[in-house]
Amino acid sequence: MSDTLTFRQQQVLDCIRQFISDTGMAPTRAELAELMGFQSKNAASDHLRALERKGYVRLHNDRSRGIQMLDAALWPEDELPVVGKVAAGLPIEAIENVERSVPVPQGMFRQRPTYLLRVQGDSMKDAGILDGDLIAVRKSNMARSGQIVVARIDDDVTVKTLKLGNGSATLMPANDDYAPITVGADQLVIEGIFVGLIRDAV
Amino acid sequence: MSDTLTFRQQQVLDCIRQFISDTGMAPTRAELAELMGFQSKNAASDHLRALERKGYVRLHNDRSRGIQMLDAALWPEDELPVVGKVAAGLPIEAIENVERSVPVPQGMFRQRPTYLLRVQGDSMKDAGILDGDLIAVRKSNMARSGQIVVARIDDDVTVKTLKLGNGSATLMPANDDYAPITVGADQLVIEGIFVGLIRDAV
DNA sequence: ACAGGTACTGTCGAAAAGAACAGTGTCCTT
DNA sequence: AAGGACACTGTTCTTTTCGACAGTACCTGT
Repeated sequence: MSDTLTFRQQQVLDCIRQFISDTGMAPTRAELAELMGFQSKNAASDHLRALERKGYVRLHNDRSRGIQMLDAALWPEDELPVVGKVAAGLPIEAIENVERSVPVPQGMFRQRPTYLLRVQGDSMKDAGILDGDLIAVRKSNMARSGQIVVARIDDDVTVKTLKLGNGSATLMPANDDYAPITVGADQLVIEGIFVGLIRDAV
Repeated sequence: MSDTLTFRQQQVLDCIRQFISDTGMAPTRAELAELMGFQSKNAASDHLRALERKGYVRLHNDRSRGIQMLDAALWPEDELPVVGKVAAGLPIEAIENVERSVPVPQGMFRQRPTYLLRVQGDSMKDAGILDGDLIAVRKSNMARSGQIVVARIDDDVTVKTLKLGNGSATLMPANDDYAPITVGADQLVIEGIFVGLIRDAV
């Protein structure tokens, strides 16, 4: 499945998707030709056969408007690993840490996350990040002051708001019961940046 | 929209939904008749006209398979409507309220949500629900005490924790700046139950 | 040079599908 | 008892739609 499409084929596929979204039905050969600017409906027919051969659509024989979009043509999904308890000494995304994986559609978050991390503890509760939440993290080793980051200090992975001073970095919790942690900027390893959150209420 | 359907009309509507879900296209009059066990395709035609009159489907004239599902009922399996500002007097999922739609994979939340609602205000911030968050809501007109619900009071839609007393209901905010609202249990319309949350950090 | 894929135009007949008309019977309300 | 909505059967006619055939042109790899 999912051979690569030519430019024209991709346009045709987008056109079909748009048509279905607007009208609730698939276009006929003639309508597709009209939309794409073809003079002949057979051009549309040829494209459809190509799309079928490559596994993007299914054509129902002798059925009018029998163009069925298949998964490959629908929302391309990324399976992202869910990282649970992070074992000391291992990279955060090491297989040992992966709890399971969850399909996360592209476009759900404006910044594409690299992995999901299960939050432990309520040190960020005032920022709306609760114990057990999944946070979407984009892997990055740099961050700007004010961003919520996933950071590692001495093999401990924490989620905090980053404040950068001159030569030092402070990890600010969002909970009065916790104290800020200040370390030299060189002792801090940024693992990623918080780009979104998923909570599953029971 | 949404006149009440007769039993038979409801069956026809479900049948169409099923067919579209299976084949990606709407049934013809003949196919619908066959599925429903009608001897005549005109029976199907009549039902379709009734469904159109009541606002459940749109029939595209002289187009084969030109049955377009209108109700929020037909959002593709994993694509959920995002409800933004709710207009007074309209059902919460009315098309007028839909901002856009977002693909939400099955299994992302343990309870399958019906729609997503964009949160306005921070009255639930201590429950980790912030202004601008998308909450996943399962449509339901009943809820248990202690659940976070989407409720409607006098055309206002709010998200609060529900506390049920004897004969009365209290909507508890999770923010000290807001006061609980107590109403008679009969004045309260439960729209749905909070089943999850999606936040897109920028 | 030539085969093979892609990207079209143009035409035609046959099958699929919609629409309209003419009925029948059952409920329910007035 | 009469009228109207509902739920069908059965038929005919017209339009829509598909699919197949015939042909042109432009690339690309061999």
